[in-house]
Amino acid sequence: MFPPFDPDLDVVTLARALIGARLLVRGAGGLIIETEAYALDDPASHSFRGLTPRNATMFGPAGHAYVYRSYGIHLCLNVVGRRGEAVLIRALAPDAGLEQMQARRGQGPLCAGPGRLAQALGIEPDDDGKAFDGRELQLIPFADTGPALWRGPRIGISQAQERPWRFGLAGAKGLSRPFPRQQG
DNA sequence: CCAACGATTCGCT
DNA sequence: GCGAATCGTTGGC
Repeated sequence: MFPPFDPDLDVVTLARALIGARLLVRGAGGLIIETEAYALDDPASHSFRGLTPRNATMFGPAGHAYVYRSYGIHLCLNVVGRRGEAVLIRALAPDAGLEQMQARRGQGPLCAGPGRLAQALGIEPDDDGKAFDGRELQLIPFADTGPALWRGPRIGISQAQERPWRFGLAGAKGLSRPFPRQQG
């Protein structure tokens, strides 16, 4: 549910807090192992140029799902934070609804990458704007103190590449891409 | 109205 | 490692 996440958390803190949390979409999901933060004064963010029909959910209340279509093909799932801020969920360690996910994804990685993750979870355009209220969408915070994190530059952006706002669960299998410190 | 561009993924070289 | 697929959104004319 949302709270117990603080709706006033800055988006980078929220992105870190979501690592290790449990995400369930209509019963399918698992442990969040990779996130990225997108802020309001952030050239890489959809909200940077102000409110538009597509990004309207980013300007709505915290704790709702911002779903958008990428490259005309894939869907991506975000958790909205403060006004104009959102956290992109990039990878899960799936452990619930595995059969369903496999049926949607076929062979290959299930939840490593935002497009794959959205497909595995059965995310639809209609999910945009829905609340993480424990009905269709559920977020369960990591119970313990914060897990060890890896941090690095965000993936696939052309602006604000200097902001290291990608976070991963240290040592996790199933990350969408290696982190810099992971490279040998 | 029109053209450019992705917060990506997959398949082939 | 590279390029195609694919289409809604966005911004400029």
